[in-house]
Amino acid sequence: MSLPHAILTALLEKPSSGLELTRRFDKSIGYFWSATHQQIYRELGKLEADGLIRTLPSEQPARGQRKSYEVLPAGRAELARWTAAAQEPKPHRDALLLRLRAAAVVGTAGLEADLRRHLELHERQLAEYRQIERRDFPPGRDSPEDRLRHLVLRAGIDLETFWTQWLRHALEEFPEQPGHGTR
Amino acid sequence: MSLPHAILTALLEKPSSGLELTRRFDKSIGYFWSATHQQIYRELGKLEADGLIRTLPSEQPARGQRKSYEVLPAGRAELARWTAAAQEPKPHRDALLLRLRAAAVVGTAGLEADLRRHLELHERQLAEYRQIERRDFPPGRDSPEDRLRHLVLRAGIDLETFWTQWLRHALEEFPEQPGHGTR
DNA sequence: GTCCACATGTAACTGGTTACATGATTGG
DNA sequence: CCAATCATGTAACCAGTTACATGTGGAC
Repeated sequence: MSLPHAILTALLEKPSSGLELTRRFDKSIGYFWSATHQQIYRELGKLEADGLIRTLPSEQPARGQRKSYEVLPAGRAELARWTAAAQEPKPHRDALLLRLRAAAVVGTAGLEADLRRHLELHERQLAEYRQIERRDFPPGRDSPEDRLRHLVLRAGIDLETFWTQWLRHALEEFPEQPGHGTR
Repeated sequence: MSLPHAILTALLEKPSSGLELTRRFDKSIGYFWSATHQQIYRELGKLEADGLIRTLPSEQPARGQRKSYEVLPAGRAELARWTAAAQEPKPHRDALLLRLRAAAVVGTAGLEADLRRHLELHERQLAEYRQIERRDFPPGRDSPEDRLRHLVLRAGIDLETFWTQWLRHALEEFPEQPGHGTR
């Protein structure tokens, strides 16, 4: 039950069309709640039917024609309600940890290459986060809203930092392969 | 496509019935790949149909009657294949970070209590992990398999450590509420 | 006028969740 | 024999994924 609220948040930050939302989900909000354009269009339809958002009056609604939405008061109220409501944390699912556990039983053959690849992906993501931090949160002048958003970004940075360190540590468990290069 | 492999790993560690698996998924493997008993029974059926596992010959198969499974060579081979295969990391989804982001728009009213609750849950999980570490991985004598399993547990410990620290940091953003007590 | 990028949408499928049903075994 | 518990299973549903379909407008 989180995708509609992710969309409401994005629309409150700036009224948008479905495709614009899709693009914005590829950054920013999508870093911790990703969604494809199919999901977004489906959800926009539901939100409109529920009276939480509406198309901007100036737009003509037609297929293939751009259609922008804005949040109605009922939508903002629902988002505030959801934000404050107690929620159980979802159980984690991490395939990489599972694979390490499986490797303890069937052996580590072939695993190292993919660990290195994951390390690289996390390093790239970390670099991207740090760049966003430099760009959007220069030191010394955060508004209260910016401080919350910065906090969220810090979570992303710290998580990626953890993964890069953990993967480097994990790779030390692997015997050096002659001919494979060991960075 | 990970649940069947989680089950294969668990069954290789020890042949079990559906309910035993369910219980073991509440600890150990379930910490990073949770599953309910309905999922597990469904998946056991599929794995058996695919010839990756079989019921222990000594068991009589009947409803309400306990039925234990063991992994067949084809199952072990499939697990080894999957472990070594390259896999894309799944996009993250974290409702708590989303809520913080929403709070930047609609305000933080009511959020603090649930953050404290989450902090407590993570602290409890961290304590549990540390206890498992003391119990299962006493310093100085890890076999190669144990070192991999220990590595996985360390990931859990470090992740919970991150979350407790981050949540404490996040709570500093909230104004002190008279009458609510500030720990 | 044709092709391509933009934009919105439908349909089928998969994996996970929730609620419920049924049989076997054991303690009182 | 009855209730509680153990154990296996069915069914309906929901969220997310993948593949595909359709319409619009501008570049050439």
